[in-house]
Amino acid sequence: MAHADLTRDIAQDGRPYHHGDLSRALVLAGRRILEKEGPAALSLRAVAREAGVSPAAPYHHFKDKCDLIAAVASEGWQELSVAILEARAKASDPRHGLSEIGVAYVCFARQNPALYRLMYDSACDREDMPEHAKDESSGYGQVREALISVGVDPNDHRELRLATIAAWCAAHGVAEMAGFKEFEGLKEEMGGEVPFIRAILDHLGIYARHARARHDA
Amino acid sequence: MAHADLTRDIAQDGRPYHHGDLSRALVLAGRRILEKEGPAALSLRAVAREAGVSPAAPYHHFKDKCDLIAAVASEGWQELSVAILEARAKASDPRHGLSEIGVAYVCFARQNPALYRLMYDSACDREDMPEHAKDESSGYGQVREALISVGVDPNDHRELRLATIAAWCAAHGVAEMAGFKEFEGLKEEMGGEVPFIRAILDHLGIYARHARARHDA
DNA sequence: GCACTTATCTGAACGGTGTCAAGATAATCT
DNA sequence: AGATTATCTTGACACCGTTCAGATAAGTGC
Repeated sequence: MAHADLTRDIAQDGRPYHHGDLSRALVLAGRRILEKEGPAALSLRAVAREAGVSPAAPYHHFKDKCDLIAAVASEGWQELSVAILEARAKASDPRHGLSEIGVAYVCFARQNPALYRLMYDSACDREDMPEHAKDESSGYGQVREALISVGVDPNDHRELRLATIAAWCAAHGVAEMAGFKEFEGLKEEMGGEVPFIRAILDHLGIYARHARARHDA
Repeated sequence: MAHADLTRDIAQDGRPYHHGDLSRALVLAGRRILEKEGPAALSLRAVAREAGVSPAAPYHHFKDKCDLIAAVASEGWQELSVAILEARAKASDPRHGLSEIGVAYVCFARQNPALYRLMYDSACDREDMPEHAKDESSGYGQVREALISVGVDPNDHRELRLATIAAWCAAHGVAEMAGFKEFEGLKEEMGGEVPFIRAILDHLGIYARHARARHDA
């Protein structure tokens, strides 16, 4: 029978008859396409093609195209929170924690612009923040902790919440706008993109403000 | 002949035989779809349908689908700069100009979320800011002026540029994040969305910083 | 007035997309 | 081994952006 040969050919590719873990393979393929061909090329069919599978196969693992890209985005959020964790750990003085988080956030977004866009899009429609927004190791939780260690009263819940949101807004704004080509001249003047990012974040001055409030007290 | 009747029917619709100003009609149709059906429904064909015209007709007025939505976006930018102008005029004390601009910016984005997204998207790929970024009446120019009237040295070009960009980043970040559903509870606590927006912008504290710097001097 | 050119619109077509239902195939369970 | 379940393929549908040949109207020179 024909399918026997086909089966063997597939097996020779190292790919089991039912492909093993297609779900994971699809997410990886999606990310590869995103990086190499841009967000416009990220179609369900293209992902299936990249994973070497028929266009209908993904529907056994994801409800939707949306569902698939949400999975890609989710991976992105996890990586981002790792990057933030590392950046914060690297800052010796905890008072620098906040700005280091900000720089790490923006740098991640700038290094994976298409992915970051996807992440934001997928977060828009959700009820809650990118799923891990609650626990301590999440980005949100880390910002909150950094704010506390910089002088925000942990018992003033509203203030803490507002400050955290504000910091997040600042990072998001810079992350998306830093890519504008019009800024390239200024970036060069300042010796690269990172100093530029740092300067902008510094202007937004969350760290400065709270450090001052603490100093005044 | 059949086409004679058709011509008359069309003329009875008040639509001239060659539709008069399709270019404008398409932009309006696009915006209507965007508001009523969301960005996913904004297809070239849908726009043509809404304007009562064949799917190929838009190609005589716009190079691309991109070109059409860029026109929609451009209208949005003009309206936004008008909104900013009004907000700034309304602020009696020029020292409040900056925060009023910020609130107006975010409110516009919140009232036209899909349009704002379109505007941002169309700005991403361009070399320069949304075309009118240079002249004084543009949003960028108005922010710069407001910064000067709040104490930034007009001769320190880099500082002025950085501060303007920072303000813009803050507004953009808040504009996009303010829509997250997770903030609804906090918004209600604070008596509506505008106080919430104001509080966040205040935390980003550009106005506060420069007002202080000026006060210290 | 009339021919001619030009701008504008239609119709049909192409390849690509998301999605689904029906059927084939492989893994799993009893 | 036989039945069940999970997984994948095939083929189809409607929609999309885009193009091209042809129809129609507007404008232009005589």
